[in-house]
Amino acid sequence: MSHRKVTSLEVAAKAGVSQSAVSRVFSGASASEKTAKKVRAAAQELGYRPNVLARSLITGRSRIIGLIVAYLDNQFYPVALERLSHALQEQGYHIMIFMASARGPDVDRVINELLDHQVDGIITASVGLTDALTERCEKAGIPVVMFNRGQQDRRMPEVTSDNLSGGKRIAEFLCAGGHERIGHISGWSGSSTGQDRAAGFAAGLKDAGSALIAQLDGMYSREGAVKAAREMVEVHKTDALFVGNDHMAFAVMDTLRSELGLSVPDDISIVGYDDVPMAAWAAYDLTTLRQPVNQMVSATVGLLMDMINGESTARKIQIQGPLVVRGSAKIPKG
Amino acid sequence: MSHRKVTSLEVAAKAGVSQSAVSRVFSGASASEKTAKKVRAAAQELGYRPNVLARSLITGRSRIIGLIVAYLDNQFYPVALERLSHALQEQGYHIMIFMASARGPDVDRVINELLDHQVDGIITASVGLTDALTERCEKAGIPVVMFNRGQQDRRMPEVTSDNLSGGKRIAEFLCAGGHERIGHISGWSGSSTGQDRAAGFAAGLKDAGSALIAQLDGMYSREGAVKAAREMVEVHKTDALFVGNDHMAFAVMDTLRSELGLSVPDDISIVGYDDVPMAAWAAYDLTTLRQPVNQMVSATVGLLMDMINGESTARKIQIQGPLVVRGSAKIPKG
DNA sequence: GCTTGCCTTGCAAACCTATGCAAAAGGCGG
DNA sequence: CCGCCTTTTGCATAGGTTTGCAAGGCAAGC
Repeated sequence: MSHRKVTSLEVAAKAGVSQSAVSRVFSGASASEKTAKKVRAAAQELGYRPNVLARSLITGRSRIIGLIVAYLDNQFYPVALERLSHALQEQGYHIMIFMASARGPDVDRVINELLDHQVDGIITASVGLTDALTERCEKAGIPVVMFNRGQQDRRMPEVTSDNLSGGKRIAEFLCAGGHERIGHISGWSGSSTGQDRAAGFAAGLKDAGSALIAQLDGMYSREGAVKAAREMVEVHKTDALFVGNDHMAFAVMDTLRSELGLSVPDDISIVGYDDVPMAAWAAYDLTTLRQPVNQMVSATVGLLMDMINGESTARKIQIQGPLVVRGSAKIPKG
Repeated sequence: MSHRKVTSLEVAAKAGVSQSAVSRVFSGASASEKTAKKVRAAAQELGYRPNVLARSLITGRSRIIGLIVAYLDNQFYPVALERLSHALQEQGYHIMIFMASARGPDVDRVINELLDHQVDGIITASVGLTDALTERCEKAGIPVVMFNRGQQDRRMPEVTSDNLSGGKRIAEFLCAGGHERIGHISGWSGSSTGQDRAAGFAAGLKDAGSALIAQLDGMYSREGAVKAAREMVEVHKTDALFVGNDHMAFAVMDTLRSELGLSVPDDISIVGYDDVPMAAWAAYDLTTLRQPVNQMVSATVGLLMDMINGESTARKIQIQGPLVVRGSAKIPKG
């Protein structure tokens, strides 16, 4: 005995006006206060709410944003997701979520489904798009913003932190801390963030008159980071490590402490990147470069809205974040 | 110059058949192989894909599931979200995500938006619904499944772990470990999970001839857990704590170790609940009762599908999980 | 060859709303 | 009271698909 759907036609009948009048009241078009009142009363009584599907079909806008995300293990992404959802909700948009492994055929299928659902825009988080896919989205007229991940050649809109500067400042900090054998466990070297942080770090070391002892790819995964940590200590005898993100830094600290019996920061200094909430927890107390999630989210949503409204062209946005000094790395004097 | 949308009508024209033939081919209705071939060829050439909005409008099924979730700080939920998304994707459904603070007016607004979007089903994770809301969903004919949270009075469908048994087994484990002053930092006492785990724990202690020294409400939050941990140690001198979920257990361990200078498990044993991935990390190495996420997700999706297809009535599902023994609590001999 | 029955196909209505257009209503000065 | 201009209102169409119905095609049975 499910309540049949109430349509605008029934409301119109009850209010003694035409269906278009009802539509106009609910879509915010011009209507006299008198009719608006009658309509609202009738709608209230019948429990009417406009059918979003029908509306979307005719306006061509679904007010849905597709979010493609690769994994949620790294706490940075759940946090970002939460913020994105709230920010978009405020603009009257909703998130349809798609999990896709970063590479492989997943993304292809996902893009199809996104297009099927007539999403008004797409946000990719930690996922790369091939040129073929970006082209399809462009052709379909759907704006795409890449969150926390860039693309090599094409000038796709993206929002990241200032990874170059961040890497550089971490290098300065570690040099000032008096470390002499500095290594870098990088993020996936196929990603722009991983590359930029590494490049900034290397440049920073050079400027400070130091040099990189070793660099290993941690692939943004725990396993990759653990393996790299072992090699850094056993083979390269490093006394400081910049780890490409906090998620890997935790794995590195776990390995150093409980497997290799080292003390952080007495035996070896660790610096991460992201400043996820967990970095502040006592067990890790991680010195790290903060990615300002709130600002990045605001920028992403703002950019996407502009693109949807045709007010802006694609562009790249980089946001500076502070180095958050905690207890996992030696602190320079002064 | 956005590519105009390709409709079934154009495909029909190109294939030399009627529009309904095209529809039938793509909706899996009966059609001769000959026409199907022609249609698929034409569709391929034009890049046609059925418009999901129009389809949903007429069939009355959107193939969208609304997911309401309160917070993603607790790693249990991102993991569950990831699994849910995959499981539903396999069934041809998609997740529209809604963040809502567990209580308050948020949930009310969210339900409105869910109904507006004609979702085929709703999953709530760690969020309670008032009776008024469940009634509205029922009236609209939309099935709701509560994930990892029950409701007091009404017999709403829900999927949880066996919290009573879980609490009980933890009690047995701690008693067998020879602890004498056992406390419980519970989950939010307004939640069924919090209540059940506490009740099971108390019952288990009683059976073992022991008794609860103290019980404090940790509200499922870090701050609540930290405050409770202090009181447990300073006022109640406990030598073992069952903490209502892993998320709080981490906060408790941080506080005990770095603020109160205690050693875990030498000075005090800690047992959590959930077995989130982080529990296995060396920094915590938490003994905890596993909630079998995969099974819970399968059950949730299965139940929801049954309800959508009208094949099943509402019911409650409880799934047993094992106690995962690690290093945060004294291990009984033998 | 004709009837019977099944599978395929096209026609047209339906789903529910937004919106261009023209008609009606309302306001105002002369 | 009338003409003019602005605002409001109703009519009818569009948006892209699914689906009931009836007609057509085809093979089998007599």
